[in-house]
Amino acid sequence: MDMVERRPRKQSATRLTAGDWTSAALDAMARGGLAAVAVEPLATHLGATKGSFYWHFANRDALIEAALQRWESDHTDAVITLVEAQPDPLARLRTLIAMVMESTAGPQADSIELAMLATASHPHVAPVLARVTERRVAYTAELFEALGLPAVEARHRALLAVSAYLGHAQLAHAAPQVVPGTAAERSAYVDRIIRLVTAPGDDRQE
Amino acid sequence: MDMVERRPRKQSATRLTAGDWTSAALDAMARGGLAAVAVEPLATHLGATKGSFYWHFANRDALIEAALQRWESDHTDAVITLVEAQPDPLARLRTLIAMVMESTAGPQADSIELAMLATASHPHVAPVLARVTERRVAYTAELFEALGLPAVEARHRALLAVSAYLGHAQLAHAAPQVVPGTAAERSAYVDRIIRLVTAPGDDRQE
DNA sequence: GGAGGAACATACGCCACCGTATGGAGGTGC
DNA sequence: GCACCTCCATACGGTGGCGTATGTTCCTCC
Repeated sequence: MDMVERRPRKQSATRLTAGDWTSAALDAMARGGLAAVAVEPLATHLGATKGSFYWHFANRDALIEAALQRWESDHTDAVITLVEAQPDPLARLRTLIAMVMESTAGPQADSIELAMLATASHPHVAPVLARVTERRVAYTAELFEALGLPAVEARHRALLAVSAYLGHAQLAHAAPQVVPGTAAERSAYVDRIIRLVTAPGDDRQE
Repeated sequence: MDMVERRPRKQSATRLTAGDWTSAALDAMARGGLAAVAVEPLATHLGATKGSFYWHFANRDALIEAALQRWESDHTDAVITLVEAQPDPLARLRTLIAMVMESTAGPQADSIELAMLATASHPHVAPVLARVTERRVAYTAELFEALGLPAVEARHRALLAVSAYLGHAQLAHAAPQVVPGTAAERSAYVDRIIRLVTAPGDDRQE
């Protein structure tokens, strides 16, 4: 609720850059979804007016595109590079699942991700989301393959894992009381999930 | 795209009921989300004017509440009663998972469900979604308990199963190309999921 | 230290939707 | 057949956001 302090220092920052607008757009998106990315409210929030905005951007759509693009690049690199630091595939998979699961918990969950999913049909959101999702599934499938699973099996488990993540994010958002609350419970739950999705390929008969 | 035929017969149906408006509201929600539940567009779609609407409802919020209430009651009963027809817990679980997974496929997926998730933060949507979600998790956990799993374990698997469903719905919506396309592939994928979530409780050491 | 452009503010018209006020059509009771 | 109530149409004012036009400030370069 704290107001954004305008003219904070002396010289710089009294003038805005296009990046300031996209940052504010992503903030607004985290709070109120894509609908909250509105020019005039953003201008008020930044202590400016529309005149500034329409200098940096052609229209609202251009701002949305810029924000989505930045989210995609920022977001994609972050997780994967972190996971790649792990030594072996199992540790990577474990790190990956634990990370993303934890990211959906707490008061400051990844709201932008939820906002993206909530607006998946939007013409500008759809391609971004499709690319990110496809990349996630492909990368997770690679990890399962590195564990020795055949391709089809690996892809199935990757789909399940990514679905579990997306679904868990929705669960934590829509019904927070049903998901494990304490860190210890979450840890046990994540362990259980990891064991289930990494269970050895069974040879049970149908 | 076919227009709604107004004044189709002779006497009745020239006048609308409150139910007609809630039906139209749910239709609109399936197409364009909660934002599409707008009075004037709905009136146009129904071949009427706002004058009619504001006779049956106090305001837009009242319509939304009525639509959500009807969705909750209609929706909750449908699935569970169908699943309860199965003889044993395993068959019920299998039927449940297969049903909901299939419901997210094809061109006519359950769009209302996605619209609900997309607007989970809305003050009227949140409680409805919380109730439905909690009920689903509790019921699924019951099925796992009936399979002989201890309570905590059953709840974890139920959470995973419901997450997988929600996530799969998002996946199919956001990145249709990554989910199994043909019925046969979907069937194999569902089989794989069922085997993973119903895998015998392991006793592997950490 | 003045010219010119970059970065803004101000003011305007426009559109979509909400909600209200009021009048009018159509059935119903008697 | 007329009063009456139900259901709806028409017309209006209000709000919030988009985009444009034009004035205004500040910075820069020479």
